[in-house]
Amino acid sequence: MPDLIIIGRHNEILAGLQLALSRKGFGCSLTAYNEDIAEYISHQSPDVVIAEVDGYQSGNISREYIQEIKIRTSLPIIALVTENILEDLDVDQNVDDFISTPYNAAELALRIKRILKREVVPDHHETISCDGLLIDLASCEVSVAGKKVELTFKEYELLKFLAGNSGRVFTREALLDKIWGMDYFGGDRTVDVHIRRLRSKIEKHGQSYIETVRNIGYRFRKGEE
Amino acid sequence: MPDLIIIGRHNEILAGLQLALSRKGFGCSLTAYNEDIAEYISHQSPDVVIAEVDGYQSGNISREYIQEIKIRTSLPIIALVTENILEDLDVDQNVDDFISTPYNAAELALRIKRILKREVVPDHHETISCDGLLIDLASCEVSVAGKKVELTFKEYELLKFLAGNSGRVFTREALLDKIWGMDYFGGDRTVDVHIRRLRSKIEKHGQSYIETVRNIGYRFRKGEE
DNA sequence: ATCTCCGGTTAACTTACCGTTACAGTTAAC
DNA sequence: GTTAACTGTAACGGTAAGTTAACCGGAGAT
Repeated sequence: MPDLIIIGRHNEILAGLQLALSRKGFGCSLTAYNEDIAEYISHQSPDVVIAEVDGYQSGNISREYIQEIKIRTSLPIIALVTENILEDLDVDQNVDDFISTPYNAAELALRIKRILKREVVPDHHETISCDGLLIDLASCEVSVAGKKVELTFKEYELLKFLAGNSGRVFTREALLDKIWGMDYFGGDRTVDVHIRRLRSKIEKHGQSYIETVRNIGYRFRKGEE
Repeated sequence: MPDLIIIGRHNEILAGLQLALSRKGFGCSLTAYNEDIAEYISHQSPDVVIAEVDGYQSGNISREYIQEIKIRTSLPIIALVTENILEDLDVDQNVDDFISTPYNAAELALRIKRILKREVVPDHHETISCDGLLIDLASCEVSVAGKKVELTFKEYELLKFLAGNSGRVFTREALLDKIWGMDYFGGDRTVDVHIRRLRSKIEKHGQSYIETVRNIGYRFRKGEE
């Protein structure tokens, strides 16, 4: 059964969730936010993170922590939110799913199961590799045919996402949402240009990793490890 | 703004949802289950289907209807469920998301937005296949007898639509509406030409997938997976 | 302050897809 | 058998979509 970490403050409610989920067979630990939370989680390496989100006004630190957790661990995150902050949630691309108060353990359990079914990026793996291309998720380094390639942040994020979902086509809009963030507004061509820069760095050897799908978007070629 | 169709029986509650969603700017219609529901939906072509699911015991017809809707339309489906049937939902691949009673319009609106922002294709039901022809909806790739076939965008759209509605005949006009868009005005022969190009790519082996129905239009042959 | 490099925009260039047209082939009607 | 209507095929040109190069503002480093 999957392992979970619940993060938050309202301990009596969260303890209830923890108990209910444990009874359903999940390995389930409970902890509070702190500065080393991302480090702690990546060390525990659970399958899903359940995070209480208090709000998005200033003073609520949970959102920044969640962003840090997402970037560091790439784990699926389910947010626990109160009804009144539902509106703000749609700009947070780091949250994969959510439930709102009053928290229903059966619903949460179901959402955990469903999210694990659809996640593609293997979280526990430290590397993604394909035909000579190697992405080291721990060190954020990329090499082609054993030779290290220097990528910028955006290039790396783009490559990591595409390679982590290889074979799947993504529209430019979807990529803008996923990598630039839902709150980004700008032209589609930005994606093209970044794809080009990325290609020029990793496809020097006649190899083609990223394929253009006309009228739709881009796709990482599905190949052998 | 996106268009929705809400399907179900408890009209006073659903009407409330409809009103709330309309106020938020969604184009939102409400209808009851009936035998032609899949046909009706594919004709309306909304962006998301909201479907009340009464349960999974025998006698509850909604599940079969939902399966039919999914297969016929490939649209994202959000289920409205009562708490007591949450357990049964995790085996239903046709449902992309859900909310449980009491239905909260703000939450539903948020889930609609999020589902539309996800990947190009809904997560499940990722392939259409028939007699050696395989259409991968996630990668937008088509293969015949295991061999990959390169299709253009229009060819792919045409094949996806016909194969997704196999057995049913479409007039050229209907195809122009569905694939080219309602605002397209042009000759019928355009369809013929695209059908020809499509056939020349997928019917190399004496196989015939697309049938001509004289005086009416075209139909994808209904066959075994 | 100056320099460097990343990220986003713009515009020109290139490619291949799409829609049209014309004509040949095929089926149905009388 | 002849004719009319419908469908299949081939070729062509315009154009929309993608690629590429160059530019510019801003953040960070020295």
